[in-house]
Amino acid sequence: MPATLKDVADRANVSIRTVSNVVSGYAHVSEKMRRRVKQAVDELDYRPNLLARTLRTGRTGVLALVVPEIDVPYFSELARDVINAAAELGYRVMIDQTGHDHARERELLTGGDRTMLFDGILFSPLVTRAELLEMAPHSTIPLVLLGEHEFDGRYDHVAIDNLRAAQDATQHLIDIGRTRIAAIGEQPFESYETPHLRTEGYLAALNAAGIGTDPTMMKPATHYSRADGYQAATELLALPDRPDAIFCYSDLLAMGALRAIFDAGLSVPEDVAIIGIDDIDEGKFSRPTLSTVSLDTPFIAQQAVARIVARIDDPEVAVEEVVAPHALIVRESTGSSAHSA
Amino acid sequence: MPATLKDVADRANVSIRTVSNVVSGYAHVSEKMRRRVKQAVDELDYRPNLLARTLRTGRTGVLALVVPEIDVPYFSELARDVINAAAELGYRVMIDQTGHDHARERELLTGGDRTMLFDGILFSPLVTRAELLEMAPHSTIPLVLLGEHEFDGRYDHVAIDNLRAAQDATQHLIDIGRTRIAAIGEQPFESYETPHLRTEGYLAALNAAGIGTDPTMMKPATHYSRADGYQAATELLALPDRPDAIFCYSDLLAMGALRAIFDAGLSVPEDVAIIGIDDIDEGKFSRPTLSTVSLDTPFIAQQAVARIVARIDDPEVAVEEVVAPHALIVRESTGSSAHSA
DNA sequence: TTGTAAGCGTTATCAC
DNA sequence: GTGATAACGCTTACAA
Repeated sequence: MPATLKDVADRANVSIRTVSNVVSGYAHVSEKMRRRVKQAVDELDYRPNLLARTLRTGRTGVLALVVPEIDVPYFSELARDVINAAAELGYRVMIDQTGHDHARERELLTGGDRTMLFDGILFSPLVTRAELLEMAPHSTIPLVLLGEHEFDGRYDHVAIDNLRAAQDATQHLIDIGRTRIAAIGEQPFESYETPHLRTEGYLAALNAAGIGTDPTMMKPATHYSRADGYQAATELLALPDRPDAIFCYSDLLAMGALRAIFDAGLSVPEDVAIIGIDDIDEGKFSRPTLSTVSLDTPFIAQQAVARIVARIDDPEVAVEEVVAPHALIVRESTGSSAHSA
Repeated sequence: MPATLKDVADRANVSIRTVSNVVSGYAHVSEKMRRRVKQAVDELDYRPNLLARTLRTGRTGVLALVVPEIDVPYFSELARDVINAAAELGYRVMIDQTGHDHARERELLTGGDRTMLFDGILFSPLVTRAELLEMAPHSTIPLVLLGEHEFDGRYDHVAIDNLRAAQDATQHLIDIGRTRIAAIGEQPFESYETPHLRTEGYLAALNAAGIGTDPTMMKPATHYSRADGYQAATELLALPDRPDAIFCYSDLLAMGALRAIFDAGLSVPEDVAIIGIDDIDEGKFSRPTLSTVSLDTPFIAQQAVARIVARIDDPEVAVEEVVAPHALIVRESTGSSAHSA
């Protein structure tokens, strides 16, 4: 049975209060007392009970990270950075997967507030902004939206400029001389914002270049998996007038597309150029290596954790929007031939 | 301010005890009472404070999953399955990364017991068995070892038969006629067990086939990353008598090796056959697709969670070793030419 | 079947 | 500077 404050107090012949002060590194404690208490602490191998402390202070020191799927490389790399950034500030991270389930997203948000197993939520949602607003009144726990979402005005928010990122990617395909540029990742029947913004950027680039847009060149993808990318690319290649470039809304979709093009007996980038978004490690070693838009996840994670901790410390702190930088990374899949890691 | 049990009790004009009974779904409560309480609960939107409940019962409903790096596909896929399996049994999962840091592993294990932020630890360690034994006396919290470790006898343990898996992989390379079979992943200066067991299996297969072993054909890898695999394979290809097959101790190493062979102007599997272990999704779409040994992570996760929950419910339950099945998956990198997902 | 009250191990508010 | 002591919100003997 672990020793308690009282045990230590009895042993050192002081009051509980004094022990607590010493343990919590509190202000004014005489050196003599401190030493006496320290010794008792060591002898009993006392460790404070975080639960009791939490019940008293209302702080758990735990952050929740909510993502659709932790095994998607973008999210696992983000989780890695979030856990590290949180540790830096003395927090631990609990991970929940929503599995593309709106109901579960809502439950985590609305149910989570009272249970208080964590001090704040870092939420990488699929849910639309309207739904977030709707559930807002129930939620009082500090919340930071993270990833790629339109700024809402009611929540802290860390993201890249999605429209611009998509535009940059598409523009790069235009710059290397492609004219029949397809896109994979639109989700017409869902109200997610990220895909819509990326579609906007894609269309904007095409329009600015005077290239006509063609609805048949835009393939939806439900889960942004390799399999989805493979499937969509295969359909695109079967088109009478097949594309000479594909912009994928995520690197994972691009990995599937890469393989589909190979299986169709075509070459990347000669026949079809490919670009993605995320800059996952996998794309640095694929054949060919993948051109992409890099997202700076360490920065996103660090900013998000900093924001949530600030809000935990002061719930009234002003809501902020952090726009993370993005950068075009050109690799073999759009023309460069050297292997660059 | 969230409503408490007392608030509900006052409102419904009953005692705290009765409210608690209703909320906890306790045995005998009259229908009238139940209804009266339910209504008050709804009106005040009461949700039990898990922290207080925890302080009282000593259960947090949280499991810790400790892995070296969450962004390594094997671990993120494992995490996905663990989170799902845990949710099934009413537990949530907190994830910690040790980052290959022995000191941090030890701290998590020894420091974790008294802090009680979780009910049990699922530990996928790098640390050697000896070190685990050494820290054992300090640790009283339920612990399940998970992944690929030698059975210890003091801890529950879920893993594949590593020696056998490595042997099967190597045997497959022998079966397709390869004779100069290299290995990537040994860690001679560390006391990790998984690599050693895999080396044993590798050597056993070679010996059984009457193929001589050659120390220069065994390349170490410190982090099992794509970059490590790339580096090691590059060195192997520079050997005067280069290998015609490479057994990689993880799929991620294999992905790096695949690229290295391509960059060296050689072909897989014609010049060099490649096989890994883990069966990560990436290997189903790579060029070529990757032959591997599949590990059944859902099974491992489900068994591990079941074991830890059993031990939480009864600390005296007998220690068990669960050997998860593994299966050879043959894809293009060792000869098959069709794309199989 | 329901009410009363005693903790769980801290922190924080008083006094001294 | 230190010592009692009251919460924090809940579960659970023990009574009624």
